Amino acid sequence: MNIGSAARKSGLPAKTIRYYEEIGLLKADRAANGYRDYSAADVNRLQFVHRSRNLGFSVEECRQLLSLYDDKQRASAEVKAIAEAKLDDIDRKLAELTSLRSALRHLVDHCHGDDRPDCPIIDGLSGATVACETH
Amino acid sequence: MNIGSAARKSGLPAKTIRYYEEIGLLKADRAANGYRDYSAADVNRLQFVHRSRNLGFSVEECRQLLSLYDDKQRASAEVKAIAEAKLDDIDRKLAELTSLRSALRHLVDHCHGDDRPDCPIIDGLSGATVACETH
DNA sequence: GGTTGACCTTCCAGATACTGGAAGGTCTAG
DNA sequence: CTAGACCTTCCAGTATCTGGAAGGTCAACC
Repeated sequence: MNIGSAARKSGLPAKTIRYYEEIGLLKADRAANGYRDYSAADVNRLQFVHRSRNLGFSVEECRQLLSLYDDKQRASAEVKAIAEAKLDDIDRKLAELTSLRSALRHLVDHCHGDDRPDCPIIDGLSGATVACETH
Repeated sequence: MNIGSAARKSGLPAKTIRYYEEIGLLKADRAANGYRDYSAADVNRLQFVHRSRNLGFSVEECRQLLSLYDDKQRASAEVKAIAEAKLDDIDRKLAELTSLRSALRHLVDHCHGDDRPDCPIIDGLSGATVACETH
């Protein structure tokens, strides 16, 4: 399929897909007319990169994650180590996102429309947990 | 406190803190000697920005999130709407991160050291859920 | 067959978000 | 009063896109 379809299916702009090719993140086949040609597997890879980037992984980290995808038949300790490290990253991100969520939720539910000049709960936005007893 | 301490406590490089000041994300007081002077509340804001950026929010989004922090005594429907929208963003990110995690976990646990040329589970890396029955 | 409009191509410039380094001022300890 | 660790500004470079120009390709319709 052409780059436009791949863009629609992966959610990435065509521009970005070309850029990823330019930096060697993923190459595409070319049709006889010179158009890039994407398989369903390519679209999967693009979707994967899209969500990984959205979740705060760098392009280099995406390259490592894609290597899991590509080197899957190679029982490589190195590749497995990368995967384990990424799992740890993800767990850390999950914990932070959860705490950010609860802080923001708390703010919306309890700290709004209040005209006191300071709300100690809001200070919890920056920390891992929301301190509540001073509110 | 000086920028170095604020950097250590917030986890952001001093360079980045200066950059955030330059783009007006958060201003700092100045001591008599011209050094930037950060309060504990400033450090909270910096930590907050740090984690938000790590989780894939843009600087502009961080600016909105910080406005919740700053306009907290203003019972503004607009600010509340931003908070609700950010909560939705966070929920979406949580769901994606969870599915990415389970896909990667599955890959590490089941698809490795396998020398078959293709592993359908890995294709699930790009989707919201991991299809398992074809493996 | 010709034209139109939606595709595609490359290339180059600009935007966003840092990041590193130089040149130099300030502070604290010995 | 000197050494080393801070701090300052400024300017240049990097990473990751993003927009636009100039032009080729394709499918459909007259």
